[in-house]
Amino acid sequence: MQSTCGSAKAQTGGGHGQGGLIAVYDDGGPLHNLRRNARRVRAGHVLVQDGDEFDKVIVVIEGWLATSKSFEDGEQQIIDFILPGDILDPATADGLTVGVTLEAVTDALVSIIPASVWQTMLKTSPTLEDMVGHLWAATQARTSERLLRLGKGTAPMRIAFAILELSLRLRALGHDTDTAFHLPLTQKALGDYTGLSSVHVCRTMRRLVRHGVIETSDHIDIRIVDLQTLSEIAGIDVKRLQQEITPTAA
Amino acid sequence: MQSTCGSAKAQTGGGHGQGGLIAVYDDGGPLHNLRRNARRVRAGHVLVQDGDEFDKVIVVIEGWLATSKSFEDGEQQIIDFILPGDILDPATADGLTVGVTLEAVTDALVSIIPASVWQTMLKTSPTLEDMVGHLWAATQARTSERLLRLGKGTAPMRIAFAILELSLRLRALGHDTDTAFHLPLTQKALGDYTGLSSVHVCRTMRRLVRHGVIETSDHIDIRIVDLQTLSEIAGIDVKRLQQEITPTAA
DNA sequence: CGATGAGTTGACGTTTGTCAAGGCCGGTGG
DNA sequence: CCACCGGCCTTGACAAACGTCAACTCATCG
Repeated sequence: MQSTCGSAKAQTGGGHGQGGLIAVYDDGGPLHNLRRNARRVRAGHVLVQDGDEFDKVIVVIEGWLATSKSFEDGEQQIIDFILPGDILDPATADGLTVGVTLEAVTDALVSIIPASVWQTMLKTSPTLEDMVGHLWAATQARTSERLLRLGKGTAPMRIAFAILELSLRLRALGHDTDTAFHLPLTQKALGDYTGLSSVHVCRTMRRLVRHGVIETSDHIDIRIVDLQTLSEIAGIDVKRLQQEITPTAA
Repeated sequence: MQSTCGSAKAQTGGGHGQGGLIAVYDDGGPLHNLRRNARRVRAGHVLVQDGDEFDKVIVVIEGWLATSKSFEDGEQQIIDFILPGDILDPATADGLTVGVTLEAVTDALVSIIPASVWQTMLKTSPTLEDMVGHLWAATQARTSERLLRLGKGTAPMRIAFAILELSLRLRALGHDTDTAFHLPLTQKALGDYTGLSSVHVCRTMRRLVRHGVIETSDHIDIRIVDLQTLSEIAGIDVKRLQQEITPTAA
């Protein structure tokens, strides 16, 4: 699937002024000239492989990226989705190599900034430093919630949480409506994100549909029908999650 | 268990000059006067609860802390262990509340720094900024490896990895020998860290012992007998893991 | 010496993964 | 236009991994 249509829906939308950090790109903020140096990548393209030498920082302008790690046998875990407005420094502690594979989930527009340049930008722009701090806190909070659910949560809980998390992140970008949105993901990808097999993702989502919690069309366009129940299954209060993971523009 | 003896073993050891960031505390670095303002906490003490308002940064000088999250039913996941030399900013994206519970695993010595003071320290000390960057990269790398194993790894793999990860972190602090070390953890806590029940942690560790991969005494003093096999079970090359997660002093 | 808490082990149930088969849909080439 | 193909979703049957419950041991501590 991954139709260009869906991607476009998820990618564009600057100018909503809805509060997403992406707005900074177009408002004369420290990243305002990012689009000029940006590079277009197509869905499926691998930007960096786990273990590669690489000392650059990635800023996503349009589209979805994903970081992942995998075992030799091919089992793969998606570490995080990197959405428009997100900034990724994939370096490990050695400062030379990266610890994740970075791949474009949809067609995307990214800016690739050498580490030295990035350092300079940071030290000359307190605004940018604040942005990075907020993004980092948001990432930490999201990762903690996800670790909890990967370690101790059931399949319905993991799926429900992923839906809520992604819907909140998309909404913060000013896309989609409150309850309906498009995920440019296969069920396999959703399983790689939640630590489940694609078969079990399917079963679990069908059950959520049968119970009237969500509705789906085209298999992966999701509409939240019963937000209250969904957040109970996910084990989180939606407002609280929003505070935790939505970077309030500084 | 958690004997004071064991705690002491894990806590002290400054002055080895082995390269751990903890050395900076005693070498006139930007944190050299940290001990003066430090606060002593006892094992089991909860410093902050998930959801609390709190805008301070924690620097660990001696002892182990742990960040965790839990569900209403009491199921708990340890997000990370915070060891001497580590710096923790538990804030979420809203900048006001924290997203994890922070608890002392052993008796510990910590410095609690108001966010505003911390910001000033950062902006006036490039050295400190570099340290934080390296620590952050190390944390990211460790978390990614752990997400992979929580999502797609078997119980033996999670346990083997936890043993390797913690042994490397301890070794970087200059404690313990290459292969033998003490973990101030119950099997329940190891389970909360690896996403397993305490019963299954026990079974899995006994199997590792029977197969001659590790040896244990006092149930939780661990000696690695067959490092090669252990790292194969964990699904990682030890040298690579060390590069990823050991912050090379800047 | 009883009480408590942690580790150990076995029996059993539940959740989830694996395998296999079928349906749907879009693309491709005759 | 149509036949074919490959991906993806869906569903059922079965197997494996892991959690739960319960009983026992052992060490520690009052």
